[in-house]
Amino acid sequence: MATIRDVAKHAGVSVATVSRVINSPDKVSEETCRRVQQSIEALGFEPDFLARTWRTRETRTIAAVMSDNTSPHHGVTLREAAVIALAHDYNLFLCTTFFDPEIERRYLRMLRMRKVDGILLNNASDCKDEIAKFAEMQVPVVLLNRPLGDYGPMVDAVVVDSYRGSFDLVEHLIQTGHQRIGLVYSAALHKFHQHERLRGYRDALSAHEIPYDESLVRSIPVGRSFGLPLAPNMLAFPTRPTAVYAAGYGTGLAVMTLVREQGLRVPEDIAFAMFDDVMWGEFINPPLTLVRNPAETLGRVAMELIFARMADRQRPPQEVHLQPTLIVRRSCGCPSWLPGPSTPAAST
Amino acid sequence: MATIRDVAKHAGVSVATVSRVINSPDKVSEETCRRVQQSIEALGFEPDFLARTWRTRETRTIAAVMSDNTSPHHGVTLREAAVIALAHDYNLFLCTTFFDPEIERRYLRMLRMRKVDGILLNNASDCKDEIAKFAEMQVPVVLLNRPLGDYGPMVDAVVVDSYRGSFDLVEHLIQTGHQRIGLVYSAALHKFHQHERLRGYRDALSAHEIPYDESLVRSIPVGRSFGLPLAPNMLAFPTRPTAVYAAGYGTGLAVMTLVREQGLRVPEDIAFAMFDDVMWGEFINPPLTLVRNPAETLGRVAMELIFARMADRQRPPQEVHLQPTLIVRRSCGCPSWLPGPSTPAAST
DNA sequence: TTGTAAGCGTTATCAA
DNA sequence: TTGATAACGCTTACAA
Repeated sequence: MATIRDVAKHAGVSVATVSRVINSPDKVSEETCRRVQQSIEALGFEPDFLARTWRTRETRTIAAVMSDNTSPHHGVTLREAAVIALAHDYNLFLCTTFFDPEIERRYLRMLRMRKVDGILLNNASDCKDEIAKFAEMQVPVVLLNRPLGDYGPMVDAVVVDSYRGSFDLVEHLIQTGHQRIGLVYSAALHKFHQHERLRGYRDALSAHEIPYDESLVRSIPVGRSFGLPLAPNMLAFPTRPTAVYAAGYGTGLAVMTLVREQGLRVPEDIAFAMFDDVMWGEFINPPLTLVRNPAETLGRVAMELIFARMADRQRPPQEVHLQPTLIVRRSCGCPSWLPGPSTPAAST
Repeated sequence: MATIRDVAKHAGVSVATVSRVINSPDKVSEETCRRVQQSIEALGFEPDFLARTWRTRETRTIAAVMSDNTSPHHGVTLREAAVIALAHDYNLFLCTTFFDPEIERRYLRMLRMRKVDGILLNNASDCKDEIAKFAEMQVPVVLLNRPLGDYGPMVDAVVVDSYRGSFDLVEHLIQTGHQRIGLVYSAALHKFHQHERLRGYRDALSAHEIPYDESLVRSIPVGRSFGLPLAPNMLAFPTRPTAVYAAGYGTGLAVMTLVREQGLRVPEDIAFAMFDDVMWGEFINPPLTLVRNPAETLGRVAMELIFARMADRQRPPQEVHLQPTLIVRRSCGCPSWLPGPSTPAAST
């Protein structure tokens, strides 16, 4: 393989000039530039990426440290991140942590040694100190779907508006005619989103003057193997709600399983909706009403924050908020399909 | 940051000795080793990964070049690959190509310049020459779910047995009581698997003395946006089959949508089964009967092939075959639930 | 077992 | 605009 020295000799110039032709052609006379280009062609020279990386300390690599890469939502975010990376001629490390703080720390350590140029992080469980080190080294870190909190001055965040999504979904249920709406969530959901989704639920109820009934709200255990270890009476509310709202992907799967096992028809016996997008929601029967996380935008914006901070290391930390979208399909029934207490105004 | 020189000075030895302590401690006297270790501790020295990488030409990086990382099957394969990589202290590049040969070539070019230590490739569309270059540079390449073909001497492959999975699935349908079984596939499926799955279908039929009826086999267009651009009469077989077998993920989604849109009940009106695993298959109603691709094993074995070839560059190309598993759930009905011609032996 | 010293291929500084 | 040359931090013959 030809080196920059070979090219220099071939073109009759110094190595410095060749380097300039490659990195800042405007600082070289057109004449010389052309001649060097030709030599590069002639020798089939390709700059040694590793040598350059080492010299410049730029790895052109971003890492995505994700608790899970298989769930549809994360998969899409990752994909989009990789696309943006490619557009900038960067590559993306896939670091799946399985929610394990140990693995997370291990990865962060590797990434620090490897001097990655930026980090996407979706589950900063227990690693403020590691993150601080990156900040110190001026490496941009972006939190995915986690509020900024007190993560120091170098960190940005992009967060989906759980409150709004939850509010919209519950309001839709109410407008469809539901009054008794169960809420099921799990501890797997980040505290922040637990809180926000519950708040959205309560506010939607009270906006429609439906009293909040604590017995309709449940936290269930959802393990890594989604939906398996369920108490069969998980849906045994004192009085069965006409609709169940699952506050996340894991609980959604769990509730679906349970509903099926109890032989309940959706939406006739019980309406069902969930937070988080699943791409198969439209294929199954009945198609699922759900709140779509803007997963692509999440990935894209997060990467853009990385590059923005690379361009200006001094900019103040930013917390970008993304709006989820309510996707109405058929799993909740249609307005006034319900017997009993009807909606305020049944247009159509 | 401390360098190896600082450590050497601090410990009163040469840099070579420090290097040896790090890379081959057995070549250093215990006494010296301990002293150097202490200096390393004291100075908080961490070897410069980039310098080492450049010197040794070992990037400790594997790339996974995948047509798609969002489908459940690929997601799992990727996850498993990352796990194995981590166990070896390697990192994994995520390279999603969207089935675009242009992007694929672009990635392969980047990876060559970056000198990755190995490559997983699931859709070698049009890049024999690029792969040849890797082979030349002694970089292990493993084909995922593609037959070895004529990909040269450095390439290994791991392939799921499409024939067997198809045969088992169709035989199950027959044993459940079905005689008229539709097969739907799409051009998105690699030729090799198209052929193998059709062969499995035909052989299962003939093993049970059911004549092959060409009018029951259909190729449908499945775009990148799964299931959307469908002719509504896609299922309008001359005589409607009692069961439809979708030969892959994309067609599976398409068929499910169509069945729902036509108001057919599964399995009462039409039984349904598909090739390819979807993790939500067990959550929906009815739970899906399908052929599970051993996606984890695929990822694991592929990575092991990479490391095996790293250890012995001369070993002959290997094509590992993996067996898929038929997962029987409820979307095909139960033995002899069908009216009409019954199964040979209906043992409860 | 240890030390010396020659690279590895670039980029960047400084002088011309 | 160009050239000479000094880093960058490590590994590895080879010599002691």
